[in-house]
Amino acid sequence: MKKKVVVGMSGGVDSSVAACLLKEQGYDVVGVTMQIWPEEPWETVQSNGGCCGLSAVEDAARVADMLNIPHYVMNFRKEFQDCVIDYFTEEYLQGHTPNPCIACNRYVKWEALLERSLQIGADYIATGHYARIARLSNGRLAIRNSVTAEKDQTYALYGLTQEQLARTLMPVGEYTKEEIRRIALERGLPVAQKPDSQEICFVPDNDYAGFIDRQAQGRVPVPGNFVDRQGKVLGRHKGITHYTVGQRRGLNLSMGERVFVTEIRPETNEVVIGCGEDLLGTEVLCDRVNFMAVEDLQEAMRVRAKIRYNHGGENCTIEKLQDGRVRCRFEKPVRAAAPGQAVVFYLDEYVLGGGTIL
RNA sequence: AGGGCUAUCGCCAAGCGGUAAGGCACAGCACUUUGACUGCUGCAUUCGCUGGUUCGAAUCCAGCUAGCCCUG
Repeated sequence: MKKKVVVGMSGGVDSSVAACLLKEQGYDVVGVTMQIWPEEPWETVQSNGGCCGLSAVEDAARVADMLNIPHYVMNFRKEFQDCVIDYFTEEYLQGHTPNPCIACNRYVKWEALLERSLQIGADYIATGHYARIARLSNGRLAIRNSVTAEKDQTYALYGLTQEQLARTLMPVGEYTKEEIRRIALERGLPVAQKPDSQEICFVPDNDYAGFIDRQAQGRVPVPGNFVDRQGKVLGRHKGITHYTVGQRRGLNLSMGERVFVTEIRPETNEVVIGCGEDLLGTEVLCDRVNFMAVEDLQEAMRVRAKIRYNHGGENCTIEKLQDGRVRCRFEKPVRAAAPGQAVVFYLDEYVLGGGTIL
């Protein structure tokens, strides 16, 4: 009996090739496109399509048709609103810098999609992520780096549980981006030339603050002061949701040298400004930790950690504190660790785990 | 209303008779499958105003205007 796998098809080249590869590997493949928008008034912006745009549905359907596999559209609007959009908005209102892709993976793809896929009799779900899943010698499952470092997406997948990993296939992780495009071309997939998505899929115009204003309903952030470390007022800001730790551009502050946001204080509605060096730090605390390659962190461990999606990674020692938080002591200072972003731990090419920066 | 000083891009600031440096800010682009960061490009035909000297003035002179300081 062939194993049944639901492939989350975004309409992009990666997930299309994922479906194609699994089909060729003999799986019973079902294509599913997740509908995540409350409304779809965004026709104009779909063309350059985020990972979940609307052209998504049509493109995915065409690919599924060509592969001769069934294609369904499943409605995940509620889950997406609750777990991604609301989370995103709430985090910004609190002065944090969320990573919606991680939330989307964790709650929408690997909870909602997986659950519904199992309900329709699937054995696995699959995605077009550039990552692999490996069984370690200790019996655990862990995310493993894609064969190509350049497109690595392991950072956004640290939150998956053992149960979820056991039900997941990531065929694209065995290839480079170039190979994936070549496969798409060879198989004649209509999305072979589709540009890579970028930016957050639900904020296609990239105007985060404007998006949050629309979502915040009555809690729209108000202007406040830019201050330096000593508390001296340097100017007025547009509302804390316009800023993120490490940001330089858009401050409209002419200090004679480049200055950056070093801290956001929602309680006083202040945005703290400092020089580049003020952004450096060797210690990061995180909570909401998930371990993957190990069941738990018993003693201090030396790992490589990334504090943002495209961070090269830095060596650090991680240690679990009494309250469950994890302290990371970096061997070299890291720049602009932003609360709300994830810190992800790696052992060699495997994801050990990760957490949310405090 | 006596004396002195200063007026160059949104901010800071070079320039000292030979035809407007630079930094910050800002804009656009690139990079980026989260936010940032980073990189590249652009950004005063004009130097408070009006005259004058000079082949030639932001640079010298005069007057005016504005601001700052000191003294009544």
